[in-house]
Amino acid sequence: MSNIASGNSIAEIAALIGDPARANILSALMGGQALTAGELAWHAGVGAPTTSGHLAKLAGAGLLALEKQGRHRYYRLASPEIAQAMEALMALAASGPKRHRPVGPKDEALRAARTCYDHLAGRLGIALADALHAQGHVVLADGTGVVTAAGRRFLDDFGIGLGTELTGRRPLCRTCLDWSERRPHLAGRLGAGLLDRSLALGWIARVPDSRAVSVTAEGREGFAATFGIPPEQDGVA
Amino acid sequence: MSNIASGNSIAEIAALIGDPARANILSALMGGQALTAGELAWHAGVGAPTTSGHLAKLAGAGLLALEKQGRHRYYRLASPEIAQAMEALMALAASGPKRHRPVGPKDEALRAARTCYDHLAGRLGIALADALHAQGHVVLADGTGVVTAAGRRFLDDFGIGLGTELTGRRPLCRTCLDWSERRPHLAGRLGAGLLDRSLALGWIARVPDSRAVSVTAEGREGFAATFGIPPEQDGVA
DNA sequence: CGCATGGTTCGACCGGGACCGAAACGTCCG
DNA sequence: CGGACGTTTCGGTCCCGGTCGAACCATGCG
Repeated sequence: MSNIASGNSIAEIAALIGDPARANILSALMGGQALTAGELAWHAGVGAPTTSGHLAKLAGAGLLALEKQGRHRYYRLASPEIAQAMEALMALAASGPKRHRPVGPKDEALRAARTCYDHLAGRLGIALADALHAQGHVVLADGTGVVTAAGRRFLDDFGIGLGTELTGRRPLCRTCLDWSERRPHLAGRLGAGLLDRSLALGWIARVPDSRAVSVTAEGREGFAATFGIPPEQDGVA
Repeated sequence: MSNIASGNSIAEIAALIGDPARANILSALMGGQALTAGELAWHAGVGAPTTSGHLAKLAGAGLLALEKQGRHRYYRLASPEIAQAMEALMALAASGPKRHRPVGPKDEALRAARTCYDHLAGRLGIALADALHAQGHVVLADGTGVVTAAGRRFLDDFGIGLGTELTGRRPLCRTCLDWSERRPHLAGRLGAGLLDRSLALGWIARVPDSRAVSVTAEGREGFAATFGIPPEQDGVA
Protein backbone atom coordinates (compact mmCIF):
# COMPACT_ATOMS: atom_id res chain seq x y z
CA MET A 1 0.00 0.00 0.00
CA SER A 2 1.01 3.59 -0.39
CA ASN A 3 2.14 6.28 1.99
CA ILE A 4 0.05 5.22 4.93
CA ALA A 5 1.25 7.66 7.54
CA SER A 6 -0.30 10.74 5.98
CA GLY A 7 -3.79 9.33 5.79
CA ASN A 8 -3.57 7.92 9.27
CA SER A 9 -2.80 11.11 11.09
CA ILE A 10 -5.62 12.81 9.20
CA ALA A 11 -7.91 9.99 10.20
CA GLU A 12 -6.95 10.37 13.85
CA ILE A 13 -7.96 14.01 13.86
CA ALA A 14 -11.10 13.44 11.84
CA ALA A 15 -12.14 10.51 14.02
CA LEU A 16 -11.90 12.76 17.05
CA ILE A 17 -14.28 15.23 15.44
CA GLY A 18 -16.36 12.37 14.09
CA ASP A 19 -18.14 11.53 17.32
CA PRO A 20 -21.43 13.41 17.86
CA ALA A 21 -20.64 14.27 21.47
CA ARG A 22 -17.19 15.60 20.61
CA ALA A 23 -18.49 17.44 17.56
CA ASN A 24 -21.04 19.15 19.79
CA ILE A 25 -18.30 20.09 22.23
CA LEU A 26 -16.19 21.62 19.49
CA SER A 27 -19.20 23.37 18.00
CA ALA A 28 -20.02 24.89 21.36
CA LEU A 29 -16.45 26.14 21.66
CA MET A 30 -16.71 27.73 18.22
CA GLY A 31 -18.36 30.54 20.11
CA GLY A 32 -14.83 31.54 21.03
CA GLN A 33 -15.33 31.50 24.78
CA ALA A 34 -13.81 29.04 27.22
CA LEU A 35 -16.41 26.77 28.81
CA THR A 36 -16.33 24.51 31.86
CA ALA A 37 -16.50 20.74 31.66
CA GLY A 38 -20.02 20.82 33.04
CA GLU A 39 -21.29 23.26 30.47
CA LEU A 40 -19.68 21.20 27.75
CA ALA A 41 -21.34 18.05 29.08
CA TRP A 42 -24.68 19.81 28.66
CA HIS A 43 -23.83 20.85 25.14
CA ALA A 44 -22.55 17.39 24.27
CA GLY A 45 -25.73 15.73 25.46
CA VAL A 46 -23.98 13.03 27.46
CA GLY A 47 -23.11 12.50 31.10
CA ALA A 48 -20.27 14.15 32.95
CA PRO A 49 -18.01 11.07 33.10
CA THR A 50 -18.31 10.48 29.38
CA THR A 51 -17.64 14.12 28.67
CA SER A 52 -14.54 14.02 30.82
CA GLY A 53 -13.14 11.24 28.70
CA HIS A 54 -13.89 13.13 25.51
CA LEU A 55 -12.24 16.27 26.81
CA ALA A 56 -9.14 14.35 27.80
CA LYS A 57 -8.85 12.93 24.30
CA LEU A 58 -9.40 16.27 22.60
CA ALA A 59 -6.91 18.01 24.85
CA GLY A 60 -4.42 15.19 24.44
CA ALA A 61 -4.56 15.59 20.69
CA GLY A 62 -3.89 19.28 21.03
CA LEU A 63 -7.30 20.40 19.83
CA LEU A 64 -8.32 21.87 23.17
CA ALA A 65 -6.46 24.02 25.66
CA LEU A 66 -7.13 23.70 29.36
CA GLU A 67 -7.07 26.38 32.01
CA LYS A 68 -7.68 25.45 35.63
CA GLN A 69 -9.48 27.97 37.74
CA GLY A 70 -10.50 26.94 41.21
CA ARG A 71 -12.60 23.84 41.06
CA HIS A 72 -13.60 24.63 37.49
CA ARG A 73 -11.75 23.56 34.39
CA TYR A 74 -12.13 25.82 31.41
CA TYR A 75 -11.63 24.38 27.95
CA ARG A 76 -11.22 26.38 24.74
CA LEU A 77 -10.14 25.71 21.17
CA ALA A 78 -6.37 25.50 21.09
CA SER A 79 -5.84 27.49 17.90
CA PRO A 80 -7.58 29.32 15.05
CA GLU A 81 -6.56 26.45 12.77
CA ILE A 82 -8.95 24.19 14.67
CA ALA A 83 -11.75 26.65 14.06
CA GLN A 84 -10.85 26.82 10.40
CA ALA A 85 -11.05 23.05 10.05
CA MET A 86 -14.43 23.06 11.78
CA GLU A 87 -15.64 25.77 9.42
CA ALA A 88 -14.60 23.73 6.42
CA LEU A 89 -16.46 20.71 7.78
CA MET A 90 -19.54 22.83 8.51
CA ALA A 91 -19.52 24.08 4.95
CA LEU A 92 -19.47 20.48 3.76
CA ALA A 93 -22.21 19.43 6.14
CA ALA A 94 -24.41 22.36 5.10
CA SER A 95 -23.94 21.89 1.39
CA GLY A 96 -24.38 18.15 1.66
CA PRO A 97 -27.13 16.23 -0.07
CA LYS A 98 -30.55 17.37 1.08
CA ARG A 99 -29.88 18.43 4.60
CA HIS A 100 -32.99 18.16 6.73
CA ARG A 101 -33.98 21.65 7.81
CA PRO A 102 -36.36 21.70 10.76
CA VAL A 103 -35.33 25.35 11.24
CA GLY A 104 -36.52 25.70 14.79
CA PRO A 105 -37.18 29.10 16.35
CA LYS A 106 -33.83 29.15 18.14
CA ASP A 107 -32.23 28.44 14.81
CA GLU A 108 -33.61 31.75 13.57
CA ALA A 109 -31.61 33.62 16.20
CA LEU A 110 -28.46 31.92 14.99
CA ARG A 111 -29.19 32.86 11.42
CA ALA A 112 -29.70 36.48 12.37
CA ALA A 113 -26.39 36.99 14.17
CA ARG A 114 -23.90 34.69 15.82
CA THR A 115 -20.23 34.36 16.57
CA CYS A 116 -18.02 32.17 14.45
CA TYR A 117 -15.07 31.41 16.73
CA ASP A 118 -13.82 34.98 17.11
CA HIS A 119 -15.79 36.96 14.54
CA LEU A 120 -19.37 37.69 13.50
CA ALA A 121 -21.46 35.55 11.18
CA GLY A 122 -25.10 35.24 10.16
CA ARG A 123 -27.03 38.03 8.46
CA LEU A 124 -25.29 40.66 10.60
CA GLY A 125 -21.86 39.39 9.64
CA ILE A 126 -22.81 39.39 5.98
CA ALA A 127 -24.29 42.87 6.22
CA LEU A 128 -21.07 44.21 7.75
CA ALA A 129 -18.99 42.64 5.02
CA ASP A 130 -21.31 44.03 2.35
CA ALA A 131 -21.28 47.49 3.90
CA LEU A 132 -17.49 47.68 4.17
CA HIS A 133 -17.26 46.43 0.62
CA ALA A 134 -19.83 48.89 -0.76
CA GLN A 135 -18.07 51.82 0.89
CA GLY A 136 -14.73 50.85 -0.56
CA HIS A 137 -13.12 49.99 2.76
CA VAL A 138 -12.32 46.44 1.83
CA VAL A 139 -11.91 44.84 -1.56
CA LEU A 140 -13.50 41.44 -1.76
CA ALA A 141 -12.16 40.32 -5.09
CA ASP A 142 -13.08 36.69 -5.69
CA GLY A 143 -13.74 35.58 -2.17
CA THR A 144 -10.72 37.04 -0.49
CA GLY A 145 -10.24 40.38 1.16
CA VAL A 146 -7.82 43.28 1.36
CA VAL A 147 -8.24 46.40 3.48
CA THR A 148 -7.83 49.68 1.57
CA ALA A 149 -6.08 52.77 2.88
CA ALA A 150 -9.43 54.50 3.33
CA GLY A 151 -10.74 51.42 5.10
CA ARG A 152 -7.81 51.45 7.48
CA ARG A 153 -8.61 55.05 8.46
CA PHE A 154 -12.30 54.28 8.78
CA LEU A 155 -11.67 51.29 11.02
CA ASP A 156 -9.20 53.26 13.07
CA ASP A 157 -11.89 55.88 13.69
CA PHE A 158 -14.29 53.10 14.65
CA GLY A 159 -11.82 51.94 17.26
CA ILE A 160 -10.16 48.99 15.59
CA GLY A 161 -6.42 49.35 15.37
CA LEU A 162 -5.27 46.81 12.85
CA GLY A 163 -1.62 47.36 13.61
CA THR A 164 1.12 47.83 11.11
CA GLU A 165 2.80 44.46 11.20
CA LEU A 166 2.09 43.03 7.79
CA THR A 167 4.29 40.11 8.61
CA GLY A 168 1.98 38.89 11.36
CA ARG A 169 1.13 35.24 11.19
CA ARG A 170 -2.59 35.84 11.51
CA PRO A 171 -4.32 36.95 8.30
CA LEU A 172 -5.68 40.45 8.52
CA CYS A 173 -8.76 39.89 6.48
CA ARG A 174 -9.91 36.44 5.62
CA THR A 175 -13.31 35.50 4.26
CA CYS A 176 -15.26 32.67 5.81
CA LEU A 177 -18.16 31.02 4.02
CA ASP A 178 -21.32 31.40 6.05
CA TRP A 179 -23.11 28.06 6.45
CA SER A 180 -26.56 29.63 6.82
CA GLU A 181 -26.34 32.38 4.23
CA ARG A 182 -23.91 30.67 1.87
CA ARG A 183 -22.10 33.95 1.36
CA PRO A 184 -18.73 35.12 2.70
CA HIS A 185 -18.30 37.16 5.87
CA LEU A 186 -15.19 38.71 7.35
CA ALA A 187 -12.82 36.71 9.51
CA GLY A 188 -9.17 37.21 10.41
CA ARG A 189 -7.93 40.00 12.61
CA LEU A 190 -10.41 42.41 11.04
CA GLY A 191 -13.33 40.13 11.80
CA ALA A 192 -12.13 39.62 15.35
CA GLY A 193 -11.78 43.36 15.77
CA LEU A 194 -15.32 44.01 14.58
CA LEU A 195 -16.71 41.53 17.07
CA ASP A 196 -14.66 42.83 19.99
CA ARG A 197 -15.46 46.43 19.28
CA SER A 198 -19.18 45.77 18.82
CA LEU A 199 -19.29 43.94 22.13
CA ALA A 200 -17.32 46.70 23.85
CA LEU A 201 -19.70 49.33 22.52
CA GLY A 202 -22.67 47.34 23.78
CA TRP A 203 -24.08 47.08 20.28
CA ILE A 204 -24.45 43.35 20.57
CA ALA A 205 -24.74 40.96 23.51
CA ARG A 206 -24.04 37.28 23.80
CA VAL A 207 -27.04 34.99 24.25
CA PRO A 208 -26.42 32.52 27.09
CA ASP A 209 -25.81 28.89 26.14
CA SER A 210 -25.63 29.73 22.48
CA ARG A 211 -23.40 31.10 19.79
CA ALA A 212 -26.13 33.59 18.92
CA VAL A 213 -25.77 37.27 19.71
CA SER A 214 -28.57 39.81 19.96
CA VAL A 215 -28.42 43.32 18.56
CA THR A 216 -29.23 45.92 21.20
CA ALA A 217 -31.15 49.15 20.67
CA GLU A 218 -27.85 51.07 20.63
CA GLY A 219 -26.59 48.53 18.16
CA ARG A 220 -29.47 49.04 15.75
CA GLU A 221 -28.80 52.75 15.83
CA GLY A 222 -25.04 52.39 15.66
CA PHE A 223 -24.91 49.88 12.83
CA ALA A 224 -27.28 52.08 10.84
CA ALA A 225 -25.36 55.32 11.50
CA THR A 226 -21.86 53.96 11.08
CA PHE A 227 -22.27 51.25 8.47
CA GLY A 228 -25.60 52.12 6.89
CA ILE A 229 -27.11 48.78 7.85
CA PRO A 230 -30.92 49.01 8.05
CA PRO A 231 -32.47 47.44 11.17
CA GLU A 232 -34.17 44.15 10.41
CA GLN A 233 -37.91 44.04 10.70
CA ASP A 234 -38.19 40.50 12.02
CA GLY A 235 -38.44 40.10 15.76
CA VAL A 236 -34.97 38.85 16.56
CA ALA A 237 -32.71 41.68 15.59
CA MET B 1 -29.00 19.57 25.53
CA SER B 2 -28.36 22.25 23.00
CA ASN B 3 -28.75 22.47 19.26
CA ILE B 4 -27.87 18.90 18.48
CA ALA B 5 -28.46 18.86 14.75
CA SER B 6 -25.51 21.05 13.84
CA GLY B 7 -22.94 18.97 15.64
CA ASN B 8 -24.39 15.77 14.32
CA SER B 9 -24.11 16.56 10.65
CA ILE B 10 -20.55 17.70 11.21
CA ALA B 11 -19.84 14.47 13.03
CA GLU B 12 -21.25 12.44 10.16
CA ILE B 13 -18.85 14.04 7.71
CA ALA B 14 -15.90 13.88 10.07
CA ALA B 15 -16.60 10.26 10.93
CA LEU B 16 -16.46 9.44 7.24
CA ILE B 17 -13.02 10.98 6.98
CA GLY B 18 -12.09 9.53 10.35
CA ASP B 19 -11.47 6.00 9.16
CA PRO B 20 -7.87 5.26 8.08
CA ALA B 21 -8.89 3.47 4.90
CA ARG B 22 -11.26 6.25 3.85
CA ALA B 23 -8.74 8.93 4.78
CA ASN B 24 -6.20 7.23 2.57
CA ILE B 25 -8.72 7.10 -0.27
CA LEU B 26 -9.45 10.79 0.05
CA SER B 27 -5.75 11.60 0.34
CA ALA B 28 -5.04 9.68 -2.83
CA LEU B 29 -7.76 11.62 -4.63
CA MET B 30 -6.23 14.89 -3.44
CA GLY B 31 -3.97 14.39 -6.43
CA GLY B 32 -6.88 15.74 -8.44
CA GLN B 33 -7.15 12.79 -10.78
CA ALA B 34 -9.97 10.28 -10.91
CA LEU B 35 -8.88 6.81 -9.82
CA THR B 36 -10.44 3.38 -10.23
CA ALA B 37 -11.84 1.38 -7.36
CA GLY B 38 -8.93 -1.03 -7.62
CA GLU B 39 -6.29 1.67 -7.43
CA LEU B 40 -8.07 3.15 -4.45
CA ALA B 41 -8.16 -0.23 -2.74
CA TRP B 42 -4.39 -0.34 -3.09
CA HIS B 43 -4.03 3.15 -1.64
CA ALA B 44 -6.45 2.37 1.17
CA GLY B 45 -4.52 -0.73 2.19
CA VAL B 46 -7.61 -2.93 2.52
CA GLY B 47 -9.31 -5.50 0.36
CA ALA B 48 -11.51 -4.79 -2.62
CA PRO B 49 -14.83 -5.62 -0.91
CA THR B 50 -14.06 -3.34 2.00
CA THR B 51 -13.03 -0.58 -0.35
CA SER B 52 -16.23 -0.94 -2.30
CA GLY B 53 -18.22 -0.34 0.87
CA HIS B 54 -16.17 2.71 1.74
CA LEU B 55 -16.57 4.17 -1.73
CA ALA B 56 -20.32 3.65 -1.59
CA LYS B 57 -20.51 5.54 1.69
CA LEU B 58 -18.32 8.39 0.52
CA ALA B 59 -20.23 8.74 -2.73
CA GLY B 60 -23.55 8.50 -0.90
CA ALA B 61 -22.52 11.37 1.34
CA GLY B 62 -21.67 13.46 -1.69
CA LEU B 63 -17.94 13.54 -1.04
CA LEU B 64 -17.04 11.51 -4.11
CA ALA B 65 -18.30 11.66 -7.68
CA LEU B 66 -18.52 8.52 -9.77
CA GLU B 67 -17.95 8.15 -13.48
CA LYS B 68 -18.44 4.81 -15.15
CA GLN B 69 -16.17 4.01 -18.05
CA GLY B 70 -16.34 0.56 -19.50
CA ARG B 71 -15.77 -1.94 -16.73
CA HIS B 72 -13.88 0.59 -14.69
CA ARG B 73 -15.40 2.95 -12.16
CA TYR B 74 -13.57 6.19 -11.72
CA TYR B 75 -13.97 8.07 -8.46
CA ARG B 76 -12.90 11.66 -7.84
CA LEU B 77 -13.47 14.33 -5.20
CA ALA B 78 -16.91 15.81 -5.73
CA SER B 79 -15.97 19.45 -5.16
CA PRO B 80 -13.13 21.81 -4.25
CA GLU B 81 -14.78 22.28 -0.84
CA ILE B 82 -13.94 18.68 -0.01
CA ALA B 83 -10.32 19.34 -0.85
CA GLN B 84 -10.37 22.46 1.29
CA ALA B 85 -11.66 20.51 4.29
CA MET B 86 -8.96 17.90 3.77
CA GLU B 87 -6.34 20.63 3.58
CA ALA B 88 -7.53 22.06 6.88
CA LEU B 89 -7.34 18.64 8.51
CA MET B 90 -3.87 18.05 7.06
CA ALA B 91 -2.72 21.32 8.52
CA LEU B 92 -3.99 20.19 11.92
CA ALA B 93 -2.42 16.76 11.61
CA ALA B 94 0.92 18.25 10.57
CA SER B 95 1.02 20.88 13.30
CA GLY B 96 -0.17 18.42 15.91
CA PRO B 97 1.81 17.49 18.98
CA LYS B 98 5.13 15.92 18.02
CA ARG B 99 4.26 14.22 14.81
CA HIS B 100 6.56 11.32 14.14
CA ARG B 101 8.61 12.07 11.05
CA PRO B 102 10.26 9.03 9.51
CA VAL B 103 10.75 11.14 6.34
CA GLY B 104 11.35 8.30 3.95
CA PRO B 105 13.01 8.80 0.57
CA LYS B 106 9.67 8.89 -1.25
CA ASP B 107 8.60 11.56 1.18
CA GLU B 108 11.39 13.73 -0.18
CA ALA B 109 9.87 13.62 -3.66
CA LEU B 110 6.59 14.84 -2.21
CA ARG B 111 8.30 17.69 -0.42
CA ALA B 112 10.02 18.79 -3.59
CA ALA B 113 6.93 19.08 -5.77
CA ARG B 114 3.46 17.58 -5.63
CA THR B 115 -0.09 18.30 -6.60
CA CYS B 116 -2.55 19.55 -4.01
CA TYR B 117 -5.94 18.64 -5.47
CA ASP B 118 -5.72 20.81 -8.58
CA HIS B 119 -2.66 23.00 -8.01
CA LEU B 120 1.04 22.74 -7.18
CA ALA B 121 2.49 22.43 -3.69
CA GLY B 122 5.82 21.58 -2.12
CA ARG B 123 8.98 23.58 -2.68
CA LEU B 124 8.07 24.14 -6.33
CA GLY B 125 4.64 25.51 -5.42
CA ILE B 126 6.19 27.82 -2.85
CA ALA B 127 8.85 28.98 -5.28
CA LEU B 128 6.22 29.88 -7.88
CA ALA B 129 4.23 31.83 -5.33
CA ASP B 130 7.36 33.64 -4.16
CA ALA B 131 8.43 34.43 -7.73
CA LEU B 132 5.06 35.85 -8.76
CA HIS B 133 5.01 37.84 -5.57
CA ALA B 134 8.55 39.19 -5.98
CA GLN B 135 7.84 40.30 -9.55
CA GLY B 136 4.71 42.15 -8.51
CA HIS B 137 2.32 39.89 -10.35
CA VAL B 138 0.35 38.94 -7.31
CA VAL B 139 -0.02 40.70 -3.98
CA LEU B 140 0.12 38.31 -1.06
CA ALA B 141 -0.92 40.69 1.68
CA ASP B 142 -1.46 38.78 4.92
CA GLY B 143 -1.84 35.33 3.51
CA THR B 144 -4.34 36.08 0.82
CA GLY B 145 -3.80 36.88 -2.81
CA VAL B 146 -4.84 39.32 -5.51
CA VAL B 147 -3.63 39.31 -9.11
CA THR B 148 -2.37 42.68 -10.34
CA ALA B 149 -2.95 44.10 -13.80
CA ALA B 150 0.66 43.42 -14.73
CA GLY B 151 0.29 39.91 -13.39
CA ARG B 152 -2.76 39.34 -15.52
CA ARG B 153 -0.81 40.28 -18.63
CA PHE B 154 2.16 38.15 -17.59
CA LEU B 155 0.00 35.12 -16.99
CA ASP B 156 -1.83 35.68 -20.25
CA ASP B 157 1.51 35.61 -22.06
CA PHE B 158 2.39 32.43 -20.21
CA GLY B 159 -0.79 30.86 -21.51
CA ILE B 160 -3.14 31.11 -18.58
CA GLY B 161 -6.32 32.96 -19.42
CA LEU B 162 -7.88 33.88 -16.11
CA GLY B 163 -11.10 35.08 -17.69
CA THR B 164 -12.90 38.29 -16.92
CA GLU B 165 -15.77 37.03 -14.81
CA LEU B 166 -15.05 38.42 -11.40
CA THR B 167 -18.36 37.09 -10.21
CA GLY B 168 -17.29 33.49 -10.71
CA ARG B 169 -17.94 31.22 -7.78
CA ARG B 170 -14.41 29.87 -7.73
CA PRO B 171 -11.81 32.14 -6.10
CA LEU B 172 -9.24 33.39 -8.55
CA CYS B 173 -6.31 33.33 -6.21
CA ARG B 174 -6.48 31.60 -2.90
CA THR B 175 -3.56 30.71 -0.69
CA CYS B 176 -3.22 27.26 0.75
CA LEU B 177 -0.96 26.48 3.68
CA ASP B 178 1.65 23.95 2.66
CA TRP B 179 1.87 21.08 5.16
CA SER B 180 5.50 20.33 4.43
CA GLU B 181 6.91 23.85 4.10
CA ARG B 182 4.47 25.58 6.42
CA ARG B 183 4.25 28.50 4.02
CA PRO B 184 1.44 29.48 1.65
CA HIS B 185 1.30 28.49 -1.99
CA LEU B 186 -1.16 29.49 -4.71
CA ALA B 187 -4.49 27.73 -5.09
CA GLY B 188 -7.73 28.79 -6.72
CA ARG B 189 -8.15 29.24 -10.45
CA LEU B 190 -4.67 30.72 -10.71
CA GLY B 191 -3.11 27.74 -8.99
CA ALA B 192 -5.05 25.33 -11.16
CA GLY B 193 -3.95 27.22 -14.27
CA LEU B 194 -0.29 27.06 -13.28
CA LEU B 195 -0.50 23.29 -12.82
CA ASP B 196 -2.37 22.70 -16.06
CA ARG B 197 -0.07 24.89 -18.11
CA SER B 198 3.09 23.37 -16.61
CA LEU B 199 1.83 19.90 -17.43
CA ALA B 200 0.86 20.95 -20.94
CA LEU B 201 4.29 22.44 -21.53
CA GLY B 202 5.91 19.23 -20.35
CA TRP B 203 7.73 21.09 -17.60
CA ILE B 204 6.52 18.67 -14.99
CA ALA B 205 5.29 15.08 -15.12
CA ARG B 206 3.14 13.11 -12.74
CA VAL B 207 4.82 10.33 -10.79
CA PRO B 208 2.74 7.14 -10.96
CA ASP B 209 0.90 6.08 -7.82
CA SER B 210 1.76 9.28 -6.04
CA ARG B 211 0.83 12.90 -5.71
CA ALA B 212 4.43 13.82 -6.44
CA VAL B 213 5.46 15.42 -9.72
CA SER B 214 8.93 15.51 -11.22
CA VAL B 215 10.44 18.54 -12.92
CA THR B 216 11.71 17.73 -16.40
CA ALA B 217 14.83 19.14 -18.06
CA GLU B 218 12.64 21.53 -20.06
CA GLY B 219 10.95 22.43 -16.81
CA ARG B 220 14.18 23.35 -15.06
CA GLU B 221 15.03 25.59 -17.96
CA GLY B 222 11.56 27.00 -18.31
CA PHE B 223 10.97 27.77 -14.64
CA ALA B 224 14.35 29.50 -14.50
CA ALA B 225 13.80 31.55 -17.68
CA THR B 226 10.18 32.50 -17.06
CA PHE B 227 9.97 32.75 -13.29
CA GLY B 228 13.61 33.06 -12.27
CA ILE B 229 13.44 29.93 -10.16
CA PRO B 230 16.90 28.38 -9.75
CA PRO B 231 17.07 24.62 -10.32
CA GLU B 232 17.45 22.68 -7.09
CA GLN B 233 20.68 20.88 -6.52
CA ASP B 234 19.30 17.84 -4.74
CA GLY B 235 18.64 14.81 -6.87
CA VAL B 236 14.89 14.91 -7.10
CA ALA B 237 14.17 18.08 -8.96
C1' DC C 1 -20.22 -17.85 -26.87
C1' DG C 2 -17.03 -18.87 -22.67
C1' DC C 3 -13.38 -17.31 -19.91
C1' DA C 4 -10.83 -13.62 -17.55
C1' DT C 5 -11.01 -9.27 -15.10
C1' DG C 6 -12.89 -5.37 -12.37
C1' DG C 7 -16.39 -4.43 -9.03
C1' DT C 8 -20.15 -5.11 -5.77
C1' DT C 9 -23.17 -7.84 -2.47
C1' DC C 10 -23.75 -11.09 1.24
C1' DG C 11 -22.81 -13.30 5.63
C1' DA C 12 -20.19 -13.86 9.60
C1' DC C 13 -16.61 -12.53 12.72
C1' DC C 14 -14.57 -9.59 16.03
C1' DG C 15 -12.45 -5.60 18.23
C1' DG C 16 -12.73 -0.95 19.69
C1' DG C 17 -14.99 2.56 21.80
C1' DA C 18 -19.08 5.17 23.65
C1' DC C 19 -21.85 5.12 27.54
C1' DC C 20 -23.27 5.06 32.44
C1' DG C 21 -23.27 4.17 37.80
C1' DA C 22 -20.53 4.18 41.63
C1' DA C 23 -16.78 5.77 43.86
C1' DA C 24 -12.58 8.63 44.52
C1' DC C 25 -10.36 13.18 44.26
C1' DG C 26 -9.82 18.11 44.87
C1' DT C 27 -11.58 22.58 45.99
C1' DC C 28 -14.43 26.11 48.03
C1' DC C 29 -17.66 27.28 52.04
C1' DG C 30 -19.85 27.51 56.34
C1' DC D 1 -13.43 20.18 59.93
C1' DG D 2 -17.37 18.27 57.44
C1' DG D 3 -20.47 18.77 53.81
C1' DA D 4 -21.45 20.27 48.94
C1' DC D 5 -20.09 20.70 44.31
C1' DG D 6 -17.38 20.04 40.09
C1' DT D 7 -14.52 16.78 37.85
C1' DT D 8 -12.12 12.64 36.99
C1' DT D 9 -11.17 7.48 37.42
C1' DC D 10 -12.70 2.81 37.37
C1' DG D 11 -15.35 -1.25 35.98
C1' DG D 12 -18.63 -3.28 33.23
C1' DT D 13 -21.98 -3.53 29.42
C1' DC D 14 -23.32 -3.18 24.83
C1' DC D 15 -23.52 -2.06 20.08
C1' DC D 16 -21.75 -0.15 15.95
C1' DG D 17 -18.88 -0.77 12.10
C1' DG D 18 -14.52 -2.36 9.75
C1' DT D 19 -12.78 -6.53 7.82
C1' DC D 20 -12.43 -10.60 4.90
C1' DG D 21 -13.87 -14.96 2.02
C1' DA D 22 -16.95 -16.52 -1.12
C1' DA D 23 -20.37 -15.93 -4.23
C1' DC D 24 -22.60 -12.90 -7.52
C1' DC D 25 -23.14 -9.21 -11.64
C1' DA D 26 -21.08 -6.73 -15.58
C1' DT D 27 -18.06 -5.72 -19.11
C1' DG D 28 -14.50 -6.68 -22.59
C1' DC D 29 -11.78 -10.06 -25.29
C1' DG D 30 -10.72 -13.92 -28.10
